[in-house]
Amino acid sequence: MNVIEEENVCPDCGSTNLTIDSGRAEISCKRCGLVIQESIMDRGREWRAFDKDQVNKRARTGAPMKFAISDKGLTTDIDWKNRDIHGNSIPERNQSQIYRLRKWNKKLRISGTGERNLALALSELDRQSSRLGIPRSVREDTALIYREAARKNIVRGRSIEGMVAASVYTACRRCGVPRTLDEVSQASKITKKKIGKNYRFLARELKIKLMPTSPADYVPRFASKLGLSGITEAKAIEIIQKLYNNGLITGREPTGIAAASLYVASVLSGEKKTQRDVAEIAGVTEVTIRNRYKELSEQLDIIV
DNA sequence: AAGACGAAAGTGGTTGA
DNA sequence: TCAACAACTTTCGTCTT
Repeated sequence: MNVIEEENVCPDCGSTNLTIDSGRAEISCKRCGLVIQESIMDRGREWRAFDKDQVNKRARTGAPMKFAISDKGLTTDIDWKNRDIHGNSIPERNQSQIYRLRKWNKKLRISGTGERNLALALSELDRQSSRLGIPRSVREDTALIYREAARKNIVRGRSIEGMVAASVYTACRRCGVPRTLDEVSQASKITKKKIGKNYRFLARELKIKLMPTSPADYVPRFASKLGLSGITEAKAIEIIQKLYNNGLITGREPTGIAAASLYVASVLSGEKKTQRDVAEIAGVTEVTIRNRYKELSEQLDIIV
């Protein structure tokens, strides 16, 4: 991997804690999950000119095998790299993409409802994950889940959008960067109920076992949206850890706990945010924050 | 005026018979 | 299948800064 590492700063949250994933060819922010640069391997295209013997070899075609492309990225000539990094994908482009995939499929005589379904699903996945700001690695995981579901023939009879949404939700949780049902619902226009149902179905059929989401997993994302410092973030996680030790986690909504911890942490560190701001970002009400906060201060004798 | 607080009634999901 | 239940939301009035 011949990548020049520049001093990068995440444009979203300002964190310098970036991670390079050479296997998946992306640079993303460890803090908020924003993908700063995709397909970094493709920048090495000058290698080919350097070594002309290898130009025609598949091994030198550059891009890693991707599950999020319907033929795994090995044969298509569709230019994915021109897509807006923020996913403001242009409908016409998507349509032509599907059209071209179909054409290919016909040509290669591998056409079938399965492939077409997959092509539709993957463009839907692209749309949804762009809106949610999901790192490419998690998109790949989503695609993996969806493929598995398709392979087991459990997609039939369910809406593609619904299954994609459930796959997104599942992948995010599995990768430790959970999105709430609310957020996925907003990005997909599928009701929470349906996503939840599909998720349970997926988990059962694909034997995906997931622990309940930890409030701490939500903290980095919420903190960055609120513009809180890493110190506050760490403080919030510390509080959550204490709550765990006191058994105050079970039965509560993780987002509520994350919100209350962040609120308290913000007050303690002098970067105070209002309950309303925190509540809005976390997708809970102020009342919930107050309730958690009350329990929290009683049990942990944190005086604010 | 804005934020914090808390009471009371309503809502949707889980649980156990 | 249904009722009880806990967590959470909505709404609203009051207090504090």
